[in-house]
Amino acid sequence: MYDTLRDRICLLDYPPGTRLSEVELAAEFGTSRTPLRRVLARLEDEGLLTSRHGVGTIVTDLDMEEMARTYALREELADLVGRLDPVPPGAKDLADLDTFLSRGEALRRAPEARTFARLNMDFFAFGLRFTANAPLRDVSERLYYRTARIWLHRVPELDLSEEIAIFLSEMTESARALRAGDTRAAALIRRAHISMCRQRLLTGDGGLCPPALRASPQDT
Amino acid sequence: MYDTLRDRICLLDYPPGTRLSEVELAAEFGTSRTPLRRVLARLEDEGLLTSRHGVGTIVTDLDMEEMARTYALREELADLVGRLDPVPPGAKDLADLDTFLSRGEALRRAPEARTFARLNMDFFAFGLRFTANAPLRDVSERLYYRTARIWLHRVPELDLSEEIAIFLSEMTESARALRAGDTRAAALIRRAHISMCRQRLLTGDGGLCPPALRASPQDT
DNA sequence: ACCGGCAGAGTTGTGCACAACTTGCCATGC
DNA sequence: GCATGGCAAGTTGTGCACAACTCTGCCGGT
Repeated sequence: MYDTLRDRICLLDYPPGTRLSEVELAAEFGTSRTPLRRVLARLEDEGLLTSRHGVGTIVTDLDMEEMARTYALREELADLVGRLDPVPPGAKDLADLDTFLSRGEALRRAPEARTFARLNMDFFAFGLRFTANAPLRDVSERLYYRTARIWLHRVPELDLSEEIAIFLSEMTESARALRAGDTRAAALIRRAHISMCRQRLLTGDGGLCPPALRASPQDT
Repeated sequence: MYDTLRDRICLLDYPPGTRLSEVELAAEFGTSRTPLRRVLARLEDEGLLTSRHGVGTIVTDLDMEEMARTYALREELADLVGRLDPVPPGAKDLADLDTFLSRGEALRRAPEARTFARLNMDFFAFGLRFTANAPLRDVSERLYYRTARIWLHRVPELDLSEEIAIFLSEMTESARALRAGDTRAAALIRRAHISMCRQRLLTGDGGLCPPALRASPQDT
């Protein structure tokens, strides 16, 4: 239930500003408002929702300044994943890596924003396997989902195929590092990509500029 | 309500293993179980409580392995406070600094574990003023309260006056750095003290060794 | 003497009804 | 025409009763 709602928010099924009805959601999940409200409260703590008495529970909109700071922090945390309590990849991890690469390849052939977002989320969770530091994992995940929406939000202004290509390249490089057992290198690769992602997504106007003026194909 | 309960847990008014009664607490706060349960749920998310159906809501005990990892992470976060979105100290900050120092001096003259713990908590919050990075502040605070109990828990085995002296020294050094406008240095000082604190609190037996065998005065 | 089971007390989890509150609309007066 | 007051619908917040569950202690059987 928590995961479902979080995904819906992060995949923009509920765009920022959407008003969620507690009774409707409770009915949908076949439960009463009470357990649902606990979930909503948690999502509120995580900064994805805000409820106001007498008004409704509303999906928060993306504060670009806050996003920039969150990205800066995520970048450092990605680094720490490689430095704090590293866990070398096991056989299952390497196998899963192949699955990720083939999912990425399929995505390249049939680009689709939502599928991309899902793959990105899964690959993020994958990357957290390589630290045994549970608090670090928790914090990283929390901050990831806080920023996850921004990508889908800006995708109309971006070149989807190029974004996918960049992501594929990140996965390929990560795979190389992990196959060599170098989790530190994998973390640095991720850090680099978070940094670049911040550059692409947050620089300039904060998304208010019309798509036509941004990221024309020949820029690359 | 949340702050009250969190403080009670962190100040060991509710030692690890204590079973909290929802109805009693609700009565004490003059409310019903419903709003109280939201608070308890949050404390559970933060890792200070765990509720089990039919059993009770129980204060978590201190997992030394997890504490060590949290300390490692806190150390890095303290560093980041100095590097991410630093805010130079203002006049009010410098004034508050004097208050902290005099509180510390009073504590040195009349050592008392609980007062020390309170001062420590307040000074921690003070240190977070010097970054404008809200997510970093949130995360740091969250992790701080997750580890805050350990100090009071081990205080019987430690030399209270010495701990206070060390803390006074930390505050004095921080004050020097902040008066010079060097928030980065202040952050490094804090980082150093978190590291030393980890050494003192977590090395060895995890608190199972009788006090007499530890920290004899002539060791220093 | 020991063991299994059963009942009761006590706890958290859930459902539901109502209170508190906001917002938009409409009628009314100017 | 416009401002204004109030009403109604809809929302979240709260209180309460009951369901679901766990543990303890007792009792009967073996």
